[in-house]
This record gives sequence, structure tokens and C-alpha cells, in this order.
Amino acid sequence: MEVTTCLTLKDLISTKKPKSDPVTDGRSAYKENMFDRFKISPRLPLRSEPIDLSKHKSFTPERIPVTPVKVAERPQADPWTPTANLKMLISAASPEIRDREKKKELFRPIENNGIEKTDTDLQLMDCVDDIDDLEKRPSRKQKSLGLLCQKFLARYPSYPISTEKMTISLDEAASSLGVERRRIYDIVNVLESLHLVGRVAKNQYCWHGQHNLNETLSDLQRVGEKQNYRAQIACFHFKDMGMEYKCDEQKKGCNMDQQNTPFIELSEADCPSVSSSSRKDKSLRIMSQKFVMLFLVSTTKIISLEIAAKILIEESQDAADHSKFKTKVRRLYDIANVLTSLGLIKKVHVTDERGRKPAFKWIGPADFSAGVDQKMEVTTTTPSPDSKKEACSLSPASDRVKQRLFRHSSFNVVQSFTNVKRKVCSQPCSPQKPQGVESSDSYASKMAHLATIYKQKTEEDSKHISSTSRNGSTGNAALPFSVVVPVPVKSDYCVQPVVHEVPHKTIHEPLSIVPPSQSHEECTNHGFVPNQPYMYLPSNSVIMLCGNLSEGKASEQLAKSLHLVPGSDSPTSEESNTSKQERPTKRQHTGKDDAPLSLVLPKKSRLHDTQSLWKTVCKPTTPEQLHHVSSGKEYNTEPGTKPNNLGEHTEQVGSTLLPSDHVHVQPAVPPQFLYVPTTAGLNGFNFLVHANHSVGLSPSQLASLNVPYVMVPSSALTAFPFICSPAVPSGANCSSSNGGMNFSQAGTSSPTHLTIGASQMAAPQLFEAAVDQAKNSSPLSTSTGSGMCGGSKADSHDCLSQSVHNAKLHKSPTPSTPKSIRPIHKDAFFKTPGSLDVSSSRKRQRTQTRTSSSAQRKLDIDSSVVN
DNA sequence: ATATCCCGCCACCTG
DNA sequence: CAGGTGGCGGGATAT
Repeated sequence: MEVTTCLTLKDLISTKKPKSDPVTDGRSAYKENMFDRFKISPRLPLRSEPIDLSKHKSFTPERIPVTPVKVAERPQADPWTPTANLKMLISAASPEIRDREKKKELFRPIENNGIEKTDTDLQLMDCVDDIDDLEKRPSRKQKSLGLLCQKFLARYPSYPISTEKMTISLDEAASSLGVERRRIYDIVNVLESLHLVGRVAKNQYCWHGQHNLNETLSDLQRVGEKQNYRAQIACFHFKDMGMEYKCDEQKKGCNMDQQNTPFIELSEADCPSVSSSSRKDKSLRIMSQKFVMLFLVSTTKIISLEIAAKILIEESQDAADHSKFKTKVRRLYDIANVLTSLGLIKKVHVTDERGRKPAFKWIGPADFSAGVDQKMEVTTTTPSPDSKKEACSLSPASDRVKQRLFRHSSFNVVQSFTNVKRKVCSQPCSPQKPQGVESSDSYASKMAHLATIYKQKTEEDSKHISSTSRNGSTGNAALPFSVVVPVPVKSDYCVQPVVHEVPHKTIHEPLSIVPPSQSHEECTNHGFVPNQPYMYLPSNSVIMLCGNLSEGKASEQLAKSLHLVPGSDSPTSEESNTSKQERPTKRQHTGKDDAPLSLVLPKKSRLHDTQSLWKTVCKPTTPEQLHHVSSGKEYNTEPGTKPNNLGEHTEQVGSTLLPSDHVHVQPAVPPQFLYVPTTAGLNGFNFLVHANHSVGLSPSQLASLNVPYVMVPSSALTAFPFICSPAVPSGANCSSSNGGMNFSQAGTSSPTHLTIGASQMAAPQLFEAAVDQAKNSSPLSTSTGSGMCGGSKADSHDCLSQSVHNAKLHKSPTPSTPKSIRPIHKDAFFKTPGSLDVSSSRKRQRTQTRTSSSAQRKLDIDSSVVN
């Protein structure tokens, strides 16, 4: 699936706005003014993005907080920044030009010959004229909620000084903006869901600004994960892909989960009446939160309207009237407009076999977790909402910085990376997990089930795939699993289906070996050797393969090898020198604050065992073998993979990464393959990274290393700073990158990567989702991890089974993670309203949301007032 | 035709 | 009861 970005607000902005308009009178004029203002506004990038939160921040000071809406004159008079100037220019020209451009676009197909073109232009001009006439009346776009929201937002500073409480009068806002109050409600409700505003009293809201945004997002993310939204998304994706199959079950599970989970989170606040699940979704506020949650938990950060609607419709979704769906979608559009104007999401389109579908991509802060953490620490002491704000004064800066970084990486790819990174960081050690833990048991089991199903499906598909290669065109169809790696029949590689060993781990367990018997034929087609077992590597797993493990220990070994070393090397003193060396190096690389996980080679933990292990490993790792593996595109049975890309990638990988000539094993550095799962449907292309890569080996060394091939999902790269092809001395990049290396950088060395990363498919990563969730939610994973980990690990988290995400989590060398911290901060969403509501006057528990909300509001008001 | 989503009716609530 | 809220979906407009 390809994602195409669309311009929403942009369009709005670009829309020509003819000035004088009798009909529209003040209102339109007003809008226009607002509009102009926006144009000039620094925060609007060339792209005329809506409101860029991050930018907002920076400019906050400049903004006049309470400014009355209107800027009577042309603000253009004095642009504040170069950008503004540019913008101004653009805006100046924009009306006609843009329209013309648009028209041209429309006619472009015909523009083949000059003559026609000319005609076209003429036509266009005419059209424009007509349009101008028509424009007298405010176009629909000009009245869009998104634009309105921008105007609304323009009135308030992103980061108001805590002391000054800006109150928003709905009436005033409505009148000043020239719209009905009803519309203001729409906006305010969404803003409220993000805590950008708070209701103070009837007809009065107070502007909080974005001080708490990160926190809010963090909370939402947490809740979203708890809600199992990721799985739900996956389910729907799955469904979309035409795999009806068991989806229902999964869905049920999801829903059940959802239902079971006390709707504690934010929603609670907003919607006290948990019981009235039916109602809660109806609230625009809650819908908004949920919608955001979907983005936050989504690996792709892209949520199609359709899926969002379905998920939000709740369990009743079944045939749930089409009308309901429609209504939902309408609401989602409303919400999306506001979010878009906030610069949190942008419109995109996902294309799958069924055609283009409207979707939105999260472009808001992705690293808020870290920020939150920091905040938390600071804020922790001051739990109260208000204090929160104050405390925030601190955090904003850091956040800002981060956000900026993020912003700068305007490339989707990068963004995705960032996201991934963030997630990762928050994983194992992260605070988030702990929370999810609560419901984990049931959840885990469900996920396990899901995973199982998935696996089955996958296996089944893999068979089919081999025989009937799915056309790559529909990347979407890609199955979740990333790679099927042939296991040399005689090879020493011994991978045990650890999965089976530990029930709970099933979910986590990335590997599964398909018995040769199952599909020799197909396998053969793909280059598999008959009877050759192959290993199924779920997209979400990170695996290190070690050769020659005795069966009994295989899993253990594997586990060891696989597990990522958490921040601390401390684990075992027994570690081999090699590992030690490596770690330090890596550390350096990953040095950045958010440093992705540092992939440490845990195996060293048991020197002896490991060594032997290594030996064996090395053996198998002959150039040929490696090559075999790497070159075998065939192996990549992933249905979703795009043939083209795949081919290219493979080739490149093979040529670039595999110094076949020089392959010689270095005893010191046992070959390990790090399997990095694809994320978010990245072409389904994964890489096997030689573990050593991660080490700060010199290029030459790397080259000399016997490296299999590496398939790295873009997202994964972020997490693994060290990843680089042996051929490329990218070490510098990796190490230096503070943002964590980003894909782009990696790309420098190998273009291939980039290509891959770029395409993020909305494709479901069911498995991934399942794994993640299971992981997150289930505490068991950690405890049970021992099986996998081989007990060496100090931290269960370190288990290899952990997904990349987890791995990434380990940012700092220090193992001790702030997990404890996380739990602490959950204030914002869970705070008061709900509880208050209940405890206090909870006058009636009417099933009606409204009541509850009202009640809540009251509470809110009260509390706020008190403060 | 489909995607968007504006508009405002009207039910519910609160004061 | 008046006014505040906001669910909802018809139907206009944009693609």
C-alpha cells in the first residue's frame, strides 16, 4: 500500500479567498483575516501545515495570548520571519495561482500538447474567473471546521504562561469567529479531549495550551495499548486483506478485552458512566481520544478512517447499520479536522487492493513518552493538574527540542523511525509496560491465542505463497511474518521452537520452525531444500541465531543470544571480552539520549557455553551459506513483500553487505544474526543483521566479518544505531546520530534501506501487534522470560524474545529503568473528573453519556475553580 | 460516484 | 423555563 499525502488544510488555506464579499460579509472577511494571519504565521511552513505544535511552542512568546481574534489589517505588513515572508508571497500569489495550479493539475492529462495546454489554460482562467464570482460566497472550505479551528487556535498561545489563565468564552469565540456556537463546541470538545482546554464553567473554557499535551498523549497511548487497540487495528487490517479468518475471534477477544477493561482512562473522566459503554463512544470527546489512541498505538501511525470508525463503533459494529458507520465517519472527519489543524495528524491515503482509502497519519510528537517521563519526574511531586502545568514549564523546553528534531525530519520515514524509536524506548523497561500489565493475564492469553491463530494462518499462507506467489503489487496482502529462513538441513543451527516450550511465551516467541514435511515442494520452489526446515520469523521479533546448539540448550542459547542487553551491561560478569568490547562501542553509538536500544550480545553471559556456541555458529556461517540465505529472495516468502523492492533489496544486500570474498570467520566475534522484524508493514522486508555489526567495528573489520545478510526494517534501523553494512563505514553516522540513527542515515550507506523504510504500509502487523501487546500487557513475559532467556539475564526484559520495541527501550546503559516512574504519572487523564464525579454528586447514573459528561463537567469546573 | 463535512434540528441537561 | 450542550444525520460541496 502506498500512502499518499493529501493536503487538507493546505487546500483550505490555498483556497482562494476573494476578498470582498458582500454576502459573506463580516464573517468571511473575518475568516480571511484569520487566514492571512495564518499565512504569515511562522508556524506555517511552506507546506502550509496547519498548526504545528512544535513550532507553536517556539513562537509562543510572540503570540499574543488573548488577542482578539481579528486582525483587521493585513498582517502581512510585517512578517515575522523569513518563512513568513515566503508565506506571504505565496499567499499573495496564491489565490489565483493556486487555483490555476489546481486546475492545471486537473487538466494535466490533457496537457500533452502545447495547444491543448493553452486552451486549457484559457479554460482555467475562465474557470478561475467564474470561481471568483462564485467565491463571493464563502466556499465550503472556508467554512471548514479545520480552518475554523486554526482560527480558533490562533487566538491562544500554545504555551500560555501558567499564571495567566486564559478563559475562552464560547459565545465570544463564536461571534468573533463568525460561526455558530455549535461549531465551537465541536472544536472545543476535541481540544478538551487533549486537555488543551478545560471547561471552567458554562460557556466558559480555559485555555491550557500544550503544556500537557505530551502527558496527555502518553496517557492516551497507554490507554490505547491497554485497550488493545493495536490488535484491533490489526484485526481489521487482516480483515481488509481478505482474511476473514478468525478475525472475528480476535475481534471478539479484543472487544471483550475492551469491555472488560474498566474504562478507567481518560474516557472515564470524560465519560464517567463507564457502564454505558454504548454511550461513551458517542461523545465527540471520547471519540477523539480514542481516535488519537489508535494513532499512538499504531505502528504505522496511519489509521484509515474506515478502521477507526469500525473500531470506534464498538462491538455493536456487526452489521451495525451502515448509517451508524456513516455517522461515525462524519464525526471522525470533524475530529480529524481539528487534529489536523493542531498539526497532530495529516491526511493521507492508503491504497490497497480495494483502492484508495482515506486515512490519517500521525505527525504529532512521537517522542512524548520521553518527555513525559522527564516531566513525570519533575511533576511527580505536584500531582495536581494545575501544578502540572507549572511543572510543565520545564518540560516544554525539552519537549520542544525533541519535537523539533522530530519535525525536522519531515520525511515520513524518519518520522516513522522516531515513532518506532519512541515505542521501543518505552518498552521493556519503560514505565508503560507496567501499566499494561494489569490486564495482562487475560490479555496475554488472548494475545497468545491471536498469535497462535496468526501463526497458523501464516504458515498456511506461507505454503500457498510459495506455490502461488502473491502478486507483489498488493503489498498489503503481505503477511505479518517477515521472513522464512531456511535452516540448513544439516546445519548446526539449531533453533528450537521455543514457542512451544513456554506457553505464555508463545506470544513472544518469534520463532517457529516449520517441519520439513509440511511443505517441501513449495519450499523447494523458493529455493528451499527439500526437507529443509525453515524457520518462520515473525515480523516482530529480534533474533539472533546461533549455530550448533545442542538441542536441549538450543532454545536457551538462542534466548541468550537473542536477548537484548538492557541498558546495563552489568548482567553477567562472565561476559566474554568480546561482548564487553562490543557493548561499550555500541553504547557510544547509541549514546544519544533516546538512544535506541543498544544491542548487546548477551550471549557472552556464559563464556564457555557461548564460546562453544560461537564456534559452532561460525562454522555454518560460510560465505556460501550466508549468501545462500541472503540471496534467496525466494526465502522471503512474505506475501506482502513487493517483488520489485524485494528483488532490488536482496540484490543490493547481497552485493553490498556480503563480502563474500572475504568471508572469514573471526573467532573473536562469533557470527550472530540479528533478525529484525519488519515494522508496520515495511515491505515486509527484514534484515538479518550480523550481530557484530552493532559493535563498533571498523569498516574493514566489518567487511572481514562473515556477515550474512541484513534485512532491516526501517523502523528497526532507528532502533539499532549500529546497523550498517560491513561495506559501509557508517559507524560514524550511527554513533553520532543523536536522534538515533535514522533511517535516512543508514540509507546513505545503503539506499536500499531507505527505499524500504519509506513505504510504510498501513498493513497490519497483526502478529506484531499481538506480540507487542502481549508483551506490554503481560507481566508474565518478563517472568516467564527465563525460559527464553536462559536465565542468564538479570532482567527478564532482556529476553531475546522481546520485540524490537523492547529492545529499543533500553536507552541508557544503565539497566535500571524508570519503570517505577511511569506508573506514577498518570495523573492527567485519570485524574479527578471521573472519580469526583462518581464520588461527589454522581446524582444519577443515567446511562446517558450526556448526563455523565455534564456531571463531569461540573466536577471539572469545581475542581478547576478550587484551584 | 464517492469523499468530505457543513449545518442546524432538536433532545437533554443544567441553572 | 431558558439557555447551554452536543448527538445526529440530511444533504451540499469537493474530488
